[in-house]
Amino acid sequence: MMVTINDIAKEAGVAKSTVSRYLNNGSVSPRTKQKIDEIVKKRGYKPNTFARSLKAQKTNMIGVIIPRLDSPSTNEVLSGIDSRAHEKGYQLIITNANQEKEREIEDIYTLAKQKVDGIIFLAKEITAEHRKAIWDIELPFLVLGQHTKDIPSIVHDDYGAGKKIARHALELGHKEFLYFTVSKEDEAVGQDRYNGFMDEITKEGDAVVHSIETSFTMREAHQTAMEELPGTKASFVIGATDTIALAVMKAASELDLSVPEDISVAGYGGYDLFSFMTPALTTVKYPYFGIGDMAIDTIEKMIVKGEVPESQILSNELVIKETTKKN
Amino acid sequence: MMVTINDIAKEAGVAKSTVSRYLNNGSVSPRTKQKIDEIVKKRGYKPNTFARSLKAQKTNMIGVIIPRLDSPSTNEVLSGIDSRAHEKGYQLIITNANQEKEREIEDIYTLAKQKVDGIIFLAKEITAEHRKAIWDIELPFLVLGQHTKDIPSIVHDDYGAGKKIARHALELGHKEFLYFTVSKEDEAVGQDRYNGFMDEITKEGDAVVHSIETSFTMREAHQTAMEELPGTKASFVIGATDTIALAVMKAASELDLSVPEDISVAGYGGYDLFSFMTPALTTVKYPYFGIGDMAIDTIEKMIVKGEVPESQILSNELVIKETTKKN
DNA sequence: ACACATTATGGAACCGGTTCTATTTCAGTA
DNA sequence: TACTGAAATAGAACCGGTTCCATAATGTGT
Repeated sequence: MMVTINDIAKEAGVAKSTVSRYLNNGSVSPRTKQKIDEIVKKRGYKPNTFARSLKAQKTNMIGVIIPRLDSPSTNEVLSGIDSRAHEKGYQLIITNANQEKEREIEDIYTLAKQKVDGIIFLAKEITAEHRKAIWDIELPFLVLGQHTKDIPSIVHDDYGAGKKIARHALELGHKEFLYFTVSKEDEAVGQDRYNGFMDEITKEGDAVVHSIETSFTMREAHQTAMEELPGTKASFVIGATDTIALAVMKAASELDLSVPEDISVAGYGGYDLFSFMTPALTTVKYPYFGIGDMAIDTIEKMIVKGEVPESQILSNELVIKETTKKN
Repeated sequence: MMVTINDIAKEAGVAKSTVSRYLNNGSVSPRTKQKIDEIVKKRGYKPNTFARSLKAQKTNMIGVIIPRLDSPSTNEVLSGIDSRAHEKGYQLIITNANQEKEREIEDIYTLAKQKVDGIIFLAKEITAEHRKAIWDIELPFLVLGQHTKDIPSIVHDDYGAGKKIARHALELGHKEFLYFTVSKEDEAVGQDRYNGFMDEITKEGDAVVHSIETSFTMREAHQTAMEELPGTKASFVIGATDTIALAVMKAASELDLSVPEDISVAGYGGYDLFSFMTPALTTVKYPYFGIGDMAIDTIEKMIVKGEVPESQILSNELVIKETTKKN
């Protein structure tokens, strides 16, 4: 059935070690080389990556664990990871944990058994169980998006992003705010962004902030917004992600509030996918694609040099569009 | 370093074949079983999936080739594939061909060398080179989204979708149309949808359709729309995908055309992600998630039973929202 | 207690490659 | 022509498992 190195060797009348040498770069005489060449072409021989990896103890595969597939930020990061991985000759095994912690843990072990060379984890939260798994597998492991003590990570400047939005809002003269946040379990999104915002906003003595927790999904965020918007006196609404901000805008439209005339809206993310929406959303743009690139470069260093890099922080920028205006 | 079956066997004082039998389900006496049990737990032994697959000639991995990561439809399909694959104990290797034909071909071979059990291909186009690769690798291969002679596929009823939009537009009394299509190379999106639309629309003798080709990306579609919309007399615009329709809406807004008052807009897709946009887009909703489920079920049959299934067609439904109104 | 069927176990071969070592081949040099 | 060193090759061992086969240890019925 499948043609193996033995078949080639037999047909060429040489030892399989010679064929192996031919395949790699060892010394083979021009004559044998040519002979093997022909046979390999004729039979369409492709070495079995599995058998090869077994001996090499290296698969050239990088495992990526993502929390969900239907998120624009995840997709942009993934695109970045993918394009750089391809450049460098790594194959990606992407596993979707579907926002379930158990599956994340399970996936860490599965990827380890699969003998990936390293794992990149787009994290929501790092619990003690995560730490145990990461420790257990003894593999290069890189966390994206959440700062984690003792584990290499690449994070966004979420705190700074919060401050930027606050500053912008204050400059526009707003005094009362409605902040849709997410669970504090997600430190980056649920705490850092919020804290940055609050620390900056309270510099202005008379600012009032109402905050309410919702979820990452548009559906739930929309529902929360439908409940909260009617009673609010806030003139400026912040969504902890662009997706949430979008859900707020949808709700506003259904409630006959126009954005930004009646109410300003801002978010965090700056996804390409949403950049064509009307009206265009004021947001803090994160370098999602770039974080992917950096992730591959970093994990590669960990794999080949065994380096344990410091945690890296990426900056972001405020992008003022059409959903915010003077109060 | 990594603990192997030999280490366990030695420590337990048994042959490695016994440990192997213990791991699988062979007959092992209660006493040995318990002894091995302890040691496995203590040492945190995890069998090497690679070595296992080498003998078993089966990896429990399914390769998925996608054209791009930043597309809502791709992501919904992928979510469906992923959730079903997980249920059935398959691991996914997802490779992103980044819309390049060469990478698609390359990925087919790479996945084959990786010894995946089967490949699911989210296709844009199937060329002769694709066919050769698919033929070469001799693996269960399933095409999604494009009908292909002699290769098992699951496709959408794109022709029917086109007809549905046409019928809806006619019922609203529209006479003049602007259709943003894509390259004919993509048969499903570029031809079938369009043909369905045309066949239905021309039943009304006096309908006029202007069609123009653009690309799948929002950016390019937006630019095309900015060029085409100003001069048009059409009262109804169709985008070959929801993404294109969205770009059209963006352009309309920038040109001070209001939707649907000045112009109606419709698309194809019905992505969850866009369902919260304002105004909500009239579209044909495709069962993207379901196609993923079906894909795994089908490829599994191909893998375990060696069946070669017939091409399957999925139906879709018109969802009338806010972007279309009477003329 | 004895023949006979089961179950448990060890050893070896195998999966498809890579790599180490020993041997052969072939030049180049004295 | 004989000698030496480098290049080419064959053969065996190995990677970490599974599986087949033969043997050993149990258990059953009479």
